[in-house]
Amino acid sequence: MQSDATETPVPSQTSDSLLKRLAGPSTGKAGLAKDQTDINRVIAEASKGSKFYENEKRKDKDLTEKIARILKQRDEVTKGVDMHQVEVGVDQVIAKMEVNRDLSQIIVHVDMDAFYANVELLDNPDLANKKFGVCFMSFSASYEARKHGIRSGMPEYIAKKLCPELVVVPLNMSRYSEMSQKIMGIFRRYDPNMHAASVDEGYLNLTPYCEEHMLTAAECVQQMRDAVQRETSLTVSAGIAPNKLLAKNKPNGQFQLDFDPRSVKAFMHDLSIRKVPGVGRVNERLLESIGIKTCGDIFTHRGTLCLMDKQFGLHFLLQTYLGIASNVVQPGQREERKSVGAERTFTAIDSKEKILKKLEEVAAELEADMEGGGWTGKTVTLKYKLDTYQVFTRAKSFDRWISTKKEHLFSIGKELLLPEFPLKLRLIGLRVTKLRDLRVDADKQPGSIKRQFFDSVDAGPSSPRKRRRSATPDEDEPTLSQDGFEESMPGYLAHEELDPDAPEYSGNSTIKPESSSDGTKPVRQRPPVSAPASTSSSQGTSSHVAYLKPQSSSSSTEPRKRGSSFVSMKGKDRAEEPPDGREMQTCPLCSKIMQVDNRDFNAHIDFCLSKGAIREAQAMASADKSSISLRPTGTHKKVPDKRPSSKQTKR
DNA sequence: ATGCCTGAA
DNA sequence: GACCTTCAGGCAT
Repeated sequence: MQSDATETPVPSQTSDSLLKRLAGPSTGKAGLAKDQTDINRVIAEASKGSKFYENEKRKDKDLTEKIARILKQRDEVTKGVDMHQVEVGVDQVIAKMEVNRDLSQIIVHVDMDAFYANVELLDNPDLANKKFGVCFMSFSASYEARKHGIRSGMPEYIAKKLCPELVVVPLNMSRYSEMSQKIMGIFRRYDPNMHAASVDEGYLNLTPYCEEHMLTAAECVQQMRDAVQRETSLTVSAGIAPNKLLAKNKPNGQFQLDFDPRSVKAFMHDLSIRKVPGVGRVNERLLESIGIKTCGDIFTHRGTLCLMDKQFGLHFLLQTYLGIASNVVQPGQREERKSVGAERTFTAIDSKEKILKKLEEVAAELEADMEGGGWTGKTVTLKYKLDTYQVFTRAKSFDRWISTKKEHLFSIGKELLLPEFPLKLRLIGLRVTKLRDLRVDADKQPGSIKRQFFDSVDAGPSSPRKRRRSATPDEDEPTLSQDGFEESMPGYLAHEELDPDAPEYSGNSTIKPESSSDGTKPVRQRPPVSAPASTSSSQGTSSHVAYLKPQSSSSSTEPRKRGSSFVSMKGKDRAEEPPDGREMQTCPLCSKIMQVDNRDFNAHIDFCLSKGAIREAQAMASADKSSISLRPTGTHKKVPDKRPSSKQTKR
C-alpha cells in the first residue's frame, strides 16, 4: 500500500534522516501509531520551508558529511589490520567485564503512565476516551492521542495537524507536582533513598526492603504499584533489573528481567541502540553508519569500535552490550548544581533596543532564580539564537563572586552582546556557572577535595536559618582562597563591591562599544568575541548580510566543524559517588560497587587499571600495524588516563 | 577559559 | 502562520 521511500512521499526528496530528525526525539514510546513513516511525512510537510526546517536540514547535512569522514577514517584504520586479532583482544576485555558483573542489587525503575494526561483525566472524567493532550510548551498526550502519532515535545500546531479533533488541555503544573509528591512519598516507603528522576519517574533500590520483609522483587513491586493505584488512582509501570539501564528499558506494566548474565545479554541483544541513555539522534546515526543498530551489533563490530575508540568510546559500548551499568541509587544530591540560567524565545527582532529589553527581562528572571536559590557564581554566559536558529554563546569570568542583582547581570550580558551586533534574534539567555552555594556556610567549595568528607559529617547542618551573610566569616573559609581575595563573605561582598569593583574595567558603567575592535585590547575585555568578528567586520560585509551569521568561526560560513563525535558516554558509565557515611565504594573504571576499605579499593583500582593497560596495548599494537596518520595529533593515549583517582587512591 | 555540541526530561 | 526550557557534561582550542 504505502509507497516506500523511492517514491518520494514528500515533494522534494526529503532524506530519511531528516524526516526522523524532524519527527523529534521521543519516537518509540508506548502506544505509537504503526505507520511512523506516514506521520513523519506529515510532520515534515507541516514545517517545510520554515527557517526551522532549513536549520534542521543544515544540521542533517553536516552530520551526513561527518559520517562520510568517519567512514573514510574507518577504511583507513581498518586497512591491513588483522581484525581477528583485534577482536581477540576485545574479547578479553569483555571477559573481564563479565567477571565483574554485579547482579546483587534489585533496581527498579518506576514510571507513571501518561502522567499529565492521567492526572487531568482524574480531575475531569469527561475527557475519558477523548483524544486530548496537555500542552504548554511540550506536549503530553493521552493514549488515545498517541495513536495518532502525537508525542511529547511536539508543537501544538503539528499535533493538531495529525489529529484535528485533538482536545488541548492547559498545563496545570502545580497539580502534577502535588500528585508527584504524593507518589514519591509512597515510593520512599520502600526505599527512602530513592532517586526521583523527574516528576513522573524514579529509581529505587529494593534490595534492603525485600530482604527485611522477605519478599521477592516482583511481590514487592506489585505491592508498591497497588499502593500507588489505591492511594492516587494513577497507574505506574515498573521495570525490575539488576541495574538502571536494564530497569529503564521495560515494556508497560511490570516487567522483571532474570538476574543472570544470559538473560541480560539476550535482552540487550535486540535492544535498539537508541534506547541506551546517552545515545540520541546523532549518535544513533553515527553508530548506524558503521552497522550498529542494536546493542547486539556492538559485538559484531567490536573490532572497528576498538580501532576507533576515540570516536565511539569502546568501553561504554562494551558495557552496554553486556547490559552492565550503574546500580547505584541515591537521592538527588542536595545542591550539586552546576549552573543557573534563564532564556527566552520570542518572535525574531533586530532592533537593538528591543533586544536589550529582552535581555533585561531575562536578567530579571535570572536574578529571581539566583536569589531564590541562594546562589552566586563566577562566570556569566550569554546565549543567543539567530532567526536562522543558529546558536551562539559568549562568556565572561570574574575572579570574584558576582552580584546577582539584575542590573549587574544585565550589564554583563550587555557587554557580551553589544559587540555582536547587528543581530536578528529569536532567543536570548543568560546563565551563571562556577556556582557557589550561599546557603552552605563554609565547607562546600567546588574545588575542594575534602568536601566529600565534610558532607558525610555535617549532612544536615542543624542551622535552620539560612542567612546570606554568614555571621562568622572568619571560620568559614579557612584557606581556600588562593588568590588572596576576600571570599569569605560571598553575597555580602559581591553586593557591596558592585560599584567599586568596576574601577578599571568598563563593567557596569558604560560599555564603550567600538574603539576596542582594533588592536587595542583593554585587558581581556571581550576576549573571544572580537577576534573572529573583526575579520568579518573588516571585510565590510557589515551592511545587509551581516546578521545572517555573525561568524563564530573564522571566515568559514559554517560555525565550526569538529571531530568530537561520540560524546558524553564516558562519564556516564561509571556509577555515582557513594552515599554519605557508608563505606560503599564505586570503582570509577568498571562501576563495580563494593564494600571495602581503602586498601582493598586500591587493589581493585589497580586491577582495573591493568585492564586498561591491556586494552591500550591492544589498541596500540593494532594501530601500529595499520601504520600512519590515523591519529591526527600524536596523542597516543587511549582510554586509561581518564582518572585522577589513581592519584587519590594512592594515599 | 571559552565555545560548541549532544542529550535528557 | 513558523518547533521550548533548563541543565549537565564532553571535546577542542
